[in-house]
Amino acid sequence: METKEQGTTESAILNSAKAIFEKKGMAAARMQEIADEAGINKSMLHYYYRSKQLLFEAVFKSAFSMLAPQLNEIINADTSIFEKIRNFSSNYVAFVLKHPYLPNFIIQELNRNPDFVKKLIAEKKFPNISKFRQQVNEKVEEGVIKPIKAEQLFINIISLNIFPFIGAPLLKGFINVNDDTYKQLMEDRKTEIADFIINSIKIK
Amino acid sequence: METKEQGTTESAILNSAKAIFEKKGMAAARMQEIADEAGINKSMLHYYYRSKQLLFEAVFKSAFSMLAPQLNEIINADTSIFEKIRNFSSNYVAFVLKHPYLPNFIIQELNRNPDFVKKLIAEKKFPNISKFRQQVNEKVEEGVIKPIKAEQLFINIISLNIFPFIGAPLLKGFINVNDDTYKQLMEDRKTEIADFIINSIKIK
DNA sequence: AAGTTTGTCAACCATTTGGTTAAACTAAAT
DNA sequence: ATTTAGTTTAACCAAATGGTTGACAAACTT
Repeated sequence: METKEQGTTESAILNSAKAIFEKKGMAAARMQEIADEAGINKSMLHYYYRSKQLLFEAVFKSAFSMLAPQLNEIINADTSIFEKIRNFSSNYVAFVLKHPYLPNFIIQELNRNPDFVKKLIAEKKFPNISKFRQQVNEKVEEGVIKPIKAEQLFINIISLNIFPFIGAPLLKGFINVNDDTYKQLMEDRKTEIADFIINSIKIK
Repeated sequence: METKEQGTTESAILNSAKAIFEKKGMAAARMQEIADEAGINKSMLHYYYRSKQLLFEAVFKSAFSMLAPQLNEIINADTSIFEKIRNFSSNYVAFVLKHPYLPNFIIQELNRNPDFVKKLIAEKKFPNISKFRQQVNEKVEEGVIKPIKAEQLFINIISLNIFPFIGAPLLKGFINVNDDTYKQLMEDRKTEIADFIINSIKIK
């Protein structure tokens, strides 16, 4: 046997599966296509992952656990609210620019299969916002930021960060720009988003 | 023959197809399931729409043309910027609360098949934001709103309106609320979104 | 060296799926 | 009453798809 160099085949499968699943989604992905992409026989997929479903779940969990840490940052970091928003927006946008299919993939499959959410929560993969909520309420009372529900602020932050990637085809159509120009808009958003949010909530 | 009463069967097919396609997406949708939902034989689908692809396109176009008018409102209405934002957010959220699967469906299929965008643009189904852009630039110069690129403002408006629906499963998990509570959050957003945006850009 | 375990592949299988066909049925038009 | 055109169905079909099997090879174990 190939002396388990570092699990070449198994990781090759996972990488190919990631690429295909993220681009096409669970339903449209084909096992043969994943095998081809990995340059191996279709049987190997089943040898290492038993079924399409299990292979998919491996991919999904791996993808999700790339995003979770990012989200934890805004929730549980030990910095001011404004700093959190700045850091998160800058980091998140940079991250997704490198993994453009990730957010759409996760959102999509979560919509397709709501039970996944319960599973992930059960596995404690899900951060929750109670700490963030507390911090927001505090700052509202202190008169540092305008009155806003922590939930709404959280939704706004996430929306402004994630949607421009998921809705890229639509937005490109509306504002009528090519891929490069759109990418530049995303680069600008690394700071643009935080400015926009802070402008809205900060009391001068 | 049925004197084309109002195309009972044909419209039943379209409705069922809408339901199934919007819930599952093109790839996961099954012709048999659509037929079952419509309470008819599978052959009828092909009789009226020839193929899955054509049936899908009929559904997609119908869905998209329900959204386009809403978007035109913010772009081409003859009102102040602030009013546009208020109207759009209130109308759009109300609309999507009635059609919860629509945005996800459209975004999804647009990502899966970017050529659709070109097709839609060619068919002039796509509004473009040149008028909105002009209005924003004007108001920035007049000192009514803070300096911001029209494109970024547009992206922000759309993101804040659409994402909370597309990302509902994820957001529900993060903020840890049940469906009813989340729906109430969405209701609140009818005014919350506009306030948030206007707070950010308005010069007092 | 013999035997065991692990990895790989080509061929195969059962099921699902989109799509077709030909016949039966319906109701208006002649 | 018969024709005619649209509508509906059951039975089929070919292709695609996820998954299995058995042979075989390449280490590792003893």
